[in-house]
Amino acid sequence: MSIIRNFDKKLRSVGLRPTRQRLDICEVLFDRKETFHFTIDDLRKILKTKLHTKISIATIYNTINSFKHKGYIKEISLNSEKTYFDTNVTNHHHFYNETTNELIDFHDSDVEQLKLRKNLPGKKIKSIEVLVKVANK
Amino acid sequence: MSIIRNFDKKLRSVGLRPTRQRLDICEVLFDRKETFHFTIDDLRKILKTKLHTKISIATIYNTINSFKHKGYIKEISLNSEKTYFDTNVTNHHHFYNETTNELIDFHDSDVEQLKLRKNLPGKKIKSIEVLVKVANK
DNA sequence: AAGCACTTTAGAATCGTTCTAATATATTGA
DNA sequence: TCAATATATTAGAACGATTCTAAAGTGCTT
Ligand SMILES: [Mn+2]
Ligand SMILES: [Mn+2]
Ligand SMILES: [Zn+2]
Ligand SMILES: [Zn+2]
Repeated sequence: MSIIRNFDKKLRSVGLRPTRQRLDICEVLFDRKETFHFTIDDLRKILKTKLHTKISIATIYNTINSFKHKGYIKEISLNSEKTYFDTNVTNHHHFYNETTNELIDFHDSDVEQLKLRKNLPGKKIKSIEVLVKVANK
Repeated sequence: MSIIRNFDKKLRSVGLRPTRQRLDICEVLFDRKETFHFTIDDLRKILKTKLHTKISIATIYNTINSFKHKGYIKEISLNSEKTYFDTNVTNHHHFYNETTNELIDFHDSDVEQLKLRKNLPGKKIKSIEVLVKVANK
C-alpha cells in the first residue's frame, strides 16, 4: 500500500526505523485530510479501538516525542490541563470552543495580517500565534 | 499600612478571610508596579527568601487557586513545561523570549487591531490573545 | 469566652510523564 | 543467509506537580 510506503520513507528520511508501532501511529496521525489535534490519551484510545493495535504507553510517548523532535508534529499550548499535539506544524492560529472542547485551525485568510508596531532590536521573531477562545451562545 | 488595609479589603470583598498567608501572597503578587508573571515555584522562593515567611505548599496552591477563581489572577498557556500565572487579568498579549525565558505583556497599542474575517454564528468570543515567541539574535 | 466556620498543614494519594533495564526486532555485512 | 550489532519496545518503577485528607489552628459572631 502506498501510504505505508510513504510512512516508511517518511520515517527513514529522518533516521527512524519503520517499526510496526511507528507505522500504526503514523496511520492515526497522518492518514487523514484534516489537521489532527490530539492528546496522548486520544491517540491511545484510537490505537486501541480503531486500529486494534496494542502499543505500550512508554512507546506512545517515545514515538510522539521523536515525531515532535523531527518536526512531524508540534505541541500546542491551550491550557494547563492537557497537553495537545498538532499535525499542522506551520505557524497558524486556533479557535478553541470551550463549550464543546473543539480545537480548530484557522488560516491566515481568516484574520487580517497581524502587524506588530513594536520594534524588537536584537530579537528574532520565532512565531506569532493567535488563540481565539469561543463558547456556544 | 494602607497596602495591607487594601489587601484586607480586597480579600474580604470576595469572601476570603485575610489570613497572614493570604496577605503575604498578596504582597508578593500585587505590591508592585508591573504585571507579575510567575510559577508556583517562583512564588514559593520569593515568599521564603524575600519575605522570610513560611507557607505550606498546599496553602500556596489553595490560595493561588482561590485567587484565580475570584479573578485576581489568571493562568496563561505558554508551554506544557510550566504553569504560569499572571496578575494582569485583562485580555492581553505576550512576548515570550525563548533565550531568556522572559515573559512580558504587550498592549493593544503594540499591535494593529486584530480583525477576524471569519463569521462565527452561534458563538461568542471569550478572548483573543496573541503569543509572540522571540529569541535573541 | 464559646461555638462554629473557615484555614492551614504535613503527609498521603493521584496522575501524567519519563526512566530503567530486560527483551525483542531491525539492519549490516561477512 | 545469519550472526553481530544497533535500535526499539516494554512493564513496571520512579518522578514531580498538583490535589486530597483529616487533624490542628485561627478568625468571626454573638
Ligand atoms: Mn514534552
Ligand atoms: Mn489548575
Ligand atoms: Zn492546529
Ligand atoms: Zn501578562
